[in-house]
Amino acid sequence: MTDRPALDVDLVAVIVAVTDDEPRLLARQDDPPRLPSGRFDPVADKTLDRGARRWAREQTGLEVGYVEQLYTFGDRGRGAGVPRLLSVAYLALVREEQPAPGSAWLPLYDLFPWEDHRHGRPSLLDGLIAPALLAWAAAAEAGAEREDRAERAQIAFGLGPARWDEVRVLERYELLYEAGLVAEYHADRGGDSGTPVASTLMALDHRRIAATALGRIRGKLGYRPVVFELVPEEFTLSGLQQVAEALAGVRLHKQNFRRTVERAGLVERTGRQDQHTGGRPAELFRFRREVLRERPRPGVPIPRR
Amino acid sequence: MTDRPALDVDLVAVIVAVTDDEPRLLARQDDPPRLPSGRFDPVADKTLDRGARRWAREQTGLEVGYVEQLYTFGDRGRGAGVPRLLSVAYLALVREEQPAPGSAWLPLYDLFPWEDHRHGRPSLLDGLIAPALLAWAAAAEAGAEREDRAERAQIAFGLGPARWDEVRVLERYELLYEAGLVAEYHADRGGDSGTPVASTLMALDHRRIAATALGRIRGKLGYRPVVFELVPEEFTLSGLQQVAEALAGVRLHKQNFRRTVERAGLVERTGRQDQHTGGRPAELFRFRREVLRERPRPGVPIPRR
DNA sequence: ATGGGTTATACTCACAGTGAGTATAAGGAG
DNA sequence: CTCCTTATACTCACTGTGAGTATAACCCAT
Repeated sequence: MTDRPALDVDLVAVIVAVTDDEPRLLARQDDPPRLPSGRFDPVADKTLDRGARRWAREQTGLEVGYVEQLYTFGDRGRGAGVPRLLSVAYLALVREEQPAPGSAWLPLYDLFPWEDHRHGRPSLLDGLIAPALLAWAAAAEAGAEREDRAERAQIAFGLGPARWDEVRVLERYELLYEAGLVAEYHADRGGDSGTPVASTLMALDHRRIAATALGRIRGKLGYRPVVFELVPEEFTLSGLQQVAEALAGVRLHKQNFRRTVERAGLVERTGRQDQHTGGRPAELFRFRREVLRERPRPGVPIPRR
Repeated sequence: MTDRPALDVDLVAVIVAVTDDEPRLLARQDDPPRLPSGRFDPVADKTLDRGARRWAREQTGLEVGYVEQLYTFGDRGRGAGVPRLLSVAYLALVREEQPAPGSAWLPLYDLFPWEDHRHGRPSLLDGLIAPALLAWAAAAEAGAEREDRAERAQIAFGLGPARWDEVRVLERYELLYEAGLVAEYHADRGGDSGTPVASTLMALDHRRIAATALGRIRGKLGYRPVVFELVPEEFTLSGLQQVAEALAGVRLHKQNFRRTVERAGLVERTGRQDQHTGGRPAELFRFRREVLRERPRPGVPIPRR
């Protein structure tokens, strides 16, 4: 066996579901909670995604369907130090079901409370985050660095002329980290929290990985039929919209949502109805697979203004 | 030192430039050519992208600016067998310059001749590829598999009701591979070529990695200002358009391209002119950085029909 | 200097998609 | 039967965009 550097590779699974209008991820109940993950086994696993599926199954009991590679994290300082840890993260979309003991569903917006704009712009954004970021920018010595910080904060958080772009989840999290506003920043340095934004913590850099996942989902929502991985086989248009809203973190115009989804040929009627709407019964629809052949970028409409 | 599995990790750089209306990548001149790459050094490299930069520099002499992680490849069968090889691929965009000896620029469309539609739909698509793919689909036993193959071929190559989607570069390459239409398929099996589509080969699965890169670039063109990494500091709108066309592999409507790029605030006038147009002199523009604050998804217009 | 070729740039027009709002339908609860 | 609720249909204004026409400014050959 040749000389091999001190390097471990593991696979991390971000398993996402939406139930009761709340996006959740599957976490192992440690303190703090961690994402399902384990050592990549080059002998057992023919492909990386199979390894991710295997760990998901072994640690949570769930058999995941849709899976895509997210990102490979390899910064120094992750994990224990030596050996160096490389993590290949995968995103899985499922319909929520009861996981094995030791795992539980964790509301995604507990990790990122500033990301949920369905009930208006969260007050902690303008109350706490924006001032803290501007202070952080001002704290840099005058010149390029200060300019750069201010610009990044504006773009990421939709301050000044910039608008909120729901896709920039990772950018926002990383900015908060750099500015010392999330607890991980202080934990990574062995100190205790300065003025962190209150939010649930995860082990290691698992919150960063979760941020990558949410950003990816939001990005794809508009041009890939990913929502349909998360809703039941048959669904009402309102139900579909609520899942889309939960993920995008934004409210959508109901009539326009219907119109666009129907006219795009994304769904087809089943003839059946859902009687439990609380008002007029809603027709049940299903995903219309043929749309894949008809449209180059089939997705649910998310306005970008 | 703990027991460590037989696993190597290397970094691969896809370095892309556009010169004379031709997108090219930087390849090491072996036979077949290979992408610049080397073992990830957990001690020397603080981050993965620094490792990619380091190998790019050492092997090609180029200092790369814009870099982004592409994908991590880990299928069994890559590399020599044991140890298993994991490759983290990075995309770099540069302005073309003379590389160190041993490296050379390789026209990207030599690898993917079916991807360049600037002079019309390449005849090998309908002449060779489409029939071969349909035959491959028909060769599956009747049922789900046959249906699935036919659908994938239609979507990837824009057959039947589907339209050509320039972004699906990887999907197309992988389909050709599966159908045994590229030389790698036969090389990987130790046989010689059946009826492969004529095109330049690369070592290992480096053509697959290059396909991933081209797809990524094409995808980002429309919503990130990536073209500006590839054009000079000052450029004419025609020059900008030609680079965009070269990458997208599609011709664009000149007047509309100008209008959209200008109105979006992507560029600003320099006042200077380029006299060597062969006709009326063209005004020189530069990238307008403020657009990042004004628009959520600034990019060059690529029509999707 | 003049006319034809070439590329750059300006402007017009039609139309589809979309944001926003109004109106109507069909259930349940009291 | 009335009111409340949710679902669904339709209208209207506006903007972005595909496509084409028109004009400007250079070169070259005559």
